[in-house]
Amino acid sequence: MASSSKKTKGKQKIEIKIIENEDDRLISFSKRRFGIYKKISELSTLCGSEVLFIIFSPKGKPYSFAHPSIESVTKRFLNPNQPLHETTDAPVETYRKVRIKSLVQDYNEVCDQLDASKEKQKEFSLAQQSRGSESHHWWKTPIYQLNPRELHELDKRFTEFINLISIARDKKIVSISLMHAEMDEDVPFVVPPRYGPSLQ
Amino acid sequence: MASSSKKTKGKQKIEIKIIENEDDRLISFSKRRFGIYKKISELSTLCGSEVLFIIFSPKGKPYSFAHPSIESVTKRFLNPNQPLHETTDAPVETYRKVRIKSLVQDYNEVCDQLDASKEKQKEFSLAQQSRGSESHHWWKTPIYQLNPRELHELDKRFTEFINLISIARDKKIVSISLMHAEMDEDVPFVVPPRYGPSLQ
DNA sequence: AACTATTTATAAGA
DNA sequence: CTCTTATAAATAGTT
Repeated sequence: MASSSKKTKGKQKIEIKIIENEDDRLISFSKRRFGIYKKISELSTLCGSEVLFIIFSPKGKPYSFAHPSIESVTKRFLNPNQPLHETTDAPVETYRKVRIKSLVQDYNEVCDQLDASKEKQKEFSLAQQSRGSESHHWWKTPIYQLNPRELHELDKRFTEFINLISIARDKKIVSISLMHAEMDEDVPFVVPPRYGPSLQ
Repeated sequence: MASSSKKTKGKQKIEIKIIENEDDRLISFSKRRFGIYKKISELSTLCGSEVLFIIFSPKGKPYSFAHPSIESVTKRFLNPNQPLHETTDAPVETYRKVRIKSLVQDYNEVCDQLDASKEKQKEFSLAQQSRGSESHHWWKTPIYQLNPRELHELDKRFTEFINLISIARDKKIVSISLMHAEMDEDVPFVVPPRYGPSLQ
């Protein structure tokens, strides 16, 4: 029909820069986030790849998408030596567990000595005990109830954790501005030593 | 030209399931990974969102894409209370730092006592010292040179870290099989306590 | 690594 | 939010 003007302009080309209008921005965020979820899940299925995607909405709300799980991807990312099938290095794991156990015994002896000493010491272990003996969920403990060592550990480990990720993977990390540069470089990655396995 | 048969079949619809042929799978992985990087970077730019994307190739090689950095996204994900502009809770941070410092002093006194005790103790601190006094890069230390406490800490913290991520964000995590179900549910998220800030 | 013919994603509008 | 439509963008199969 010659007379019909088109119903809509259809999809129009847009410039890739911040969308100033807040409503438009939120709509775009939703649509595109969904599109990305779809693409990621397709790639994951097509290639059997593990994936993790985290994004914050313009309002700061976190969204994540993972397959098969955040734990799995995080663990593998931290520890590239982890075998695809968890059986092959079981002997090494066993050896390590045994070794760790004896080290822990030694350490406990030293702790006993510490326990046998004076004043300030008591204060110290008291604060420890007041938190209950179940030391799991330390992260639920108010920060002012953590002991100094724990405070330092907490900070150190966190900092080092994120450094570990970024340093060890340096060559693989792509910032948006470099997207078209080194992204596909085939750099054999630096292998950090393994984290200790779960101790029983 | 009437005679010309089409040069190619063009893009054909494919079923979303594992690509059996290894070469095809690797090619698809590359093409689609690039496409996803592009989509993610566009969304990040259009909406000013922080993002993190990690994927493993069919061969198990890790690739990541982050903006503005892995640290930033990880930190924000761990700590949703973190203000968008790092200034507002500076007083709280300062207070905490001061408090931590005094706690650390107390702790060091206890450590001095520990240092003043006997035998096994020496063995223990010797192993400590042999690693050099720069305790940064502990993760480069072979696991058998870590002290028992560190071993336990290492394991605990790692486990708890991944638990923290997955537990705290439970309602936001989408597995592929649920993609079309709860993905966009607007669940107010559980707020875990903050990690300690960087101590100097 | 390039090339198309198609499919797929999505901006704008209803 | 949901649905539609026209168009831009991504990509499967090929060279």
